[in-house]
Amino acid sequence: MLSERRLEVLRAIVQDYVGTEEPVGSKALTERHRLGVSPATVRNDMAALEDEGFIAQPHTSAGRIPTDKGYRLFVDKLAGVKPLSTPERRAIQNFLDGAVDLDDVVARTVRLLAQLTRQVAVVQYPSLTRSTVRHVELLSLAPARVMLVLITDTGRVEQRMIDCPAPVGENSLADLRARLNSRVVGRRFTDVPQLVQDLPESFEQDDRGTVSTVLATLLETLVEETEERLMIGGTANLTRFGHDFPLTIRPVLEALEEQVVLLKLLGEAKDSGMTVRIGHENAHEGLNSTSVVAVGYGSGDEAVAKLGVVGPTRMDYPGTMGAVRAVARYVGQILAES
Amino acid sequence: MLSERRLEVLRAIVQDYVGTEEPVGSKALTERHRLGVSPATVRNDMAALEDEGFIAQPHTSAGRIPTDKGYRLFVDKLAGVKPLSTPERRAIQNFLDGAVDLDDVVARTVRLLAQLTRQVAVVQYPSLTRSTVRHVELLSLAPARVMLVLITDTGRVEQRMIDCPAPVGENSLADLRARLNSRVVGRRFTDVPQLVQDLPESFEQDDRGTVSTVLATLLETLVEETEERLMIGGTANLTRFGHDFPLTIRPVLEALEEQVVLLKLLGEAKDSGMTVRIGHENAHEGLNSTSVVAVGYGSGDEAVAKLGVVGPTRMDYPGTMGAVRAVARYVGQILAES
DNA sequence: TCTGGCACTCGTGACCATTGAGTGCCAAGA
DNA sequence: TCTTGGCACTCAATGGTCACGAGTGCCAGA
Repeated sequence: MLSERRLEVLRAIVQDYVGTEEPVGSKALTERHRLGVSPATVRNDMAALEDEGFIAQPHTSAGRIPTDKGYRLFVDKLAGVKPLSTPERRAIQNFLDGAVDLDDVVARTVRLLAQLTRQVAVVQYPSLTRSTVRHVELLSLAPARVMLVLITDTGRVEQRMIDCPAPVGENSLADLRARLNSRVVGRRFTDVPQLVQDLPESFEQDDRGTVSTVLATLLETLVEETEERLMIGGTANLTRFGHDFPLTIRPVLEALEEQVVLLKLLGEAKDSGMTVRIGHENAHEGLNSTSVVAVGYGSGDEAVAKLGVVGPTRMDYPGTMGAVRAVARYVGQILAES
Repeated sequence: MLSERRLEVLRAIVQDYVGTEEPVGSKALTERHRLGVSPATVRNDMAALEDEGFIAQPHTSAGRIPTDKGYRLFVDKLAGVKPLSTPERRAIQNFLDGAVDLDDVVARTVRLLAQLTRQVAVVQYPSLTRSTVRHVELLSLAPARVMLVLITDTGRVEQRMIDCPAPVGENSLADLRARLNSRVVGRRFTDVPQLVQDLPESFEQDDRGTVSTVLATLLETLVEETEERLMIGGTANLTRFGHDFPLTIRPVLEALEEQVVLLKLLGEAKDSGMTVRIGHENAHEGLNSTSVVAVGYGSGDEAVAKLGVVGPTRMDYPGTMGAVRAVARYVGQILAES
């Protein structure tokens, strides 16, 4: 086990490196931190830390920089979560309170997160699978054309156009609408397939075709939209990534464009509590030089979706974690109110 | 007026520079193009072109690169629109045909454009102001809570939650829905305010409060959502921008994050025909080193929105214009079918 | 176990010479 | 009047040398 002081040295290295973006040497360390020992001693400690793989030198005779493993130790043992200041909290709340609909909430959240952390923000829309049905609407737009509108308790709305095999009377449609709603309102989307399974049988022979078509589209929508949607922002912050970044930034931008990759990324985060994935801990190759801080958010105790930020491994972990957690909390409140 | 050959020289310079990204000299020009004259002659022509401001030297004793004015002349007089190959056209159509709803159409279009042009793609959602009303739906979610759903002929759907001053009966709601629809269906969104103006008066005293509230929200939605939505993609292509791009890419990414800026950008494009804005022709400062190629698209003759790409001024104009135009055409077809 | 000292490494930046692509200009030829 | 070859000139880029200095590892003594 590493001695108390060596941990302190690691903490100092991480803090300095995050601040200056330059490898930090023994002398500079003793000057900027009150370690109470001489540079030579720090050098010995650094050698030990390097042996254990927590720090590394870019080249011989340069200072040390933390490795992924070093950041991991820092996050797990040495860093707290830095709470936001009261003005910051107030600003968050004011900003989010102005939202008019779910799209707006998500859009504002992304902006907010990006601004607070000065990194790339990713916010997932509330998931269908974890939401409950507030209402299912069927609109007759043309004799054989029906629009299906799904509304969740989190305010999300999905719609699909349905071409029916035969013209549908307004009465049949109202009937179907009523029966459908009586079965599914308030239930979870994941349960819907079972709940409507035997619905066609209870209709007249004439209407069964239409009912089946509508239900088929409904179930299809559930499957398709289970691939969650998300929104990202703050990509301009990537330019603060590092000096060499033509090479660094490219794969990151590419990864960010692939919703699939991002969704997997958020999916890997724990359902409760904050998840920090550092550098190579991220499965996706393009994100090997980035860290991801993610957390679930929801209107109640349970998370309905996740949000987080993507930034360089060299990031201010305590501050970022504080911002992410605070934003998630306020978004949850907003959703609960709507 | 510039002689025929000088224009030819300009064309050659633009083509070479777009290809190589390096200043092009007189000798290289005569080697790669059959101009039929010697380098010395080309040098004279170049001097003339430089006097007129069409080309410039980055430093003395380097080759020439086109100026914004040079590109402008190239686009206006020298370049055609390069049509896509048949396989390319087929690929576009196949890709777009798979879309399930409007969001999907827009998302696919963005991907497609970005891929074809290898630049940043921007696609505007069909505008409310130029669309007509397909249907207005009112859903009672709780006694005093109504959801308003707006559906356009282009498949766009907007929804708003309304808190009514008093509980609303299902009958009153149906009545309002029917009267509202009979007035506005098939009409342009811009005409809606006038069309519903006197609607409250035709209701019983009891219901007027509710009716007014609903109408107020409806009109509000029209105003808010007139700020069009859009989607962008292909930002990873920015990395191919140039060698020096830390400085170049930054303001571009920032501009792309501001929907307002992008909307203004597209708004400046002509309603019909293709618009090319080169470098400093763009009002927004961050986009001074980029060119924008935009075109309107729509289901009929009239454009309901615009789409385009943003790339370096040094871009393949004929190819880009061809791709943009072709994609716009196919998207129009898809919208017309839905 | 800590500390001061010392030799060593190596990236960085300054300085300089060389190279070569590209230019402008001019005088001769078509 | 336009074109062309020749020629001197400019200047970015390349590469080599050198001194500097931040940083290291190791060792002997407290």
